[in-house]
Amino acid sequence: MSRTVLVVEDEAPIREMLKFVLEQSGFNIIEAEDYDIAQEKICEPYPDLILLDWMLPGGSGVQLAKSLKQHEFTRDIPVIMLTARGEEEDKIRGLDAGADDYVTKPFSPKELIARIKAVMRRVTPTSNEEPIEFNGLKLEPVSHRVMANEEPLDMGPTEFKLLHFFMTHPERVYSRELLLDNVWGTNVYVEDRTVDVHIRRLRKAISRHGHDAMIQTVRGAGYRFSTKL
Amino acid sequence: MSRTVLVVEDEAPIREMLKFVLEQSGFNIIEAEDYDIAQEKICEPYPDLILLDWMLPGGSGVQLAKSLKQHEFTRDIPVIMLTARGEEEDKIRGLDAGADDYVTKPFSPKELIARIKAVMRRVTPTSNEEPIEFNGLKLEPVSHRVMANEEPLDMGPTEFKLLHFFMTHPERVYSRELLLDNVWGTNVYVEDRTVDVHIRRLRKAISRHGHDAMIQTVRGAGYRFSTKL
DNA sequence: GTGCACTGTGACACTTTTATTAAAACGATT
DNA sequence: AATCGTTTTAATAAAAGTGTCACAGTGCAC
Repeated sequence: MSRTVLVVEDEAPIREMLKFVLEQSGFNIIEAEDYDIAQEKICEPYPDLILLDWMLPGGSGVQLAKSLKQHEFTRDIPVIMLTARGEEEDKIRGLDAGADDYVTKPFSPKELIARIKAVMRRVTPTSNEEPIEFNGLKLEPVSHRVMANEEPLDMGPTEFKLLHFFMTHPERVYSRELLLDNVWGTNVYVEDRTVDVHIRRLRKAISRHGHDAMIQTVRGAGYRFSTKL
Repeated sequence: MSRTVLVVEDEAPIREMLKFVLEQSGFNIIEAEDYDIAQEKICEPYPDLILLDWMLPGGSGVQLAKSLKQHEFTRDIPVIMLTARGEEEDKIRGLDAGADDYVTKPFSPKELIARIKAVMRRVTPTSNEEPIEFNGLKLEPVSHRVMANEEPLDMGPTEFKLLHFFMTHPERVYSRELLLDNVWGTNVYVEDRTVDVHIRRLRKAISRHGHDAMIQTVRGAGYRFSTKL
């Protein structure tokens, strides 16, 4: 899950430094020197977070922050403001303008990363976390656990994801490739047949009460999760 | 559920004003003019939040804030600092001293109330005072104690908070980052792996009667407190 | 029934993640 | 400043999970 951060900062060296630090931590970076460029670049790759310098030529950071919070499509992108020490007033105005957090320059890379992650966590809350159950096989996303008739089962992360996918997409055949895309993630290079092995492991893991019968092989097509025999 | 706020402010008119504003919003108010009186009054009705003026005769506000954060029983009470405009440096020191937020005088009543509520929201989930028990492992928030089958256990403060968090949020996986957010606090920047060490110490501390089995590793996801094996 | 193409399985070399330990850093106390 | 208890970091060991392969089964078409 690679996240994209838009860095809006006029001073090239600082921008470079930010880019380095953030990429080091696995973020994708889009850069913008000023208000206008930021406006342009914001639309297309749609960043997960914006790092915004308070001091910008051609339109202040606050101005940008405000305009972001106005538009529907950008309203929900979290913003972290970069302010120089001593511009305390600005911080307050920045927060008023809709910034989610601020970091004082000079900052430690560690703090920056931590704040970015914290803000992202706050903003990206719940996907579908409801437990799913079929024939006594229950998967609880919240506790990250699978139970067969109330009895907890043990399986690896990949098997869990695989089962999760199957249970959320039952009664439908998926080719090995499709499974790789959906469970492993796109652009992952693994052998098709690897799926077989994980299917095997998953079946083994849920076999105690015979739930492995729901993981069905469809010869020549792939696999299917189905409650019907 | 009426919340109590301790107002520590030396200037009577401002204190009156604060009292008025806060009571208007449904809070209970305890007043204190200075450091010493605050120290006295803090114990008994146990406020839900402290509103603390930076400028106090007989001991500065920061001093009080620090001493509050030192003592176990008052450590978890959130503090909002009141600072005069222009004391920018103080704000920073105030936050360092452990204040949860600050408000600049003069402030709008609306802003003050909003910040108080925000801070309380952040902090509240932790403040359940009922003892919790799972499988003979009992945690008593009030006495700040953990017992395994009536036998008191020994652990450090962080382990206690960690266990407290786990026991109030059982059957749920938490990533290291989430644990740091919830147990250490939002603006603390430590390595993810630090959690491992505390998990280890916590497990060790509660292992005498095998309760460590409830602290479960969920590979690739984090840790979970669960009564099920 | 035979052969062919597809799937199942166990083993293994390799990665990634977690546990454990020891040492450094920190903070409060004296 | 020295000390004690705790937290954090860093280093290393241990464990768990992964992807591939070779070969064993299976089912299907003929």
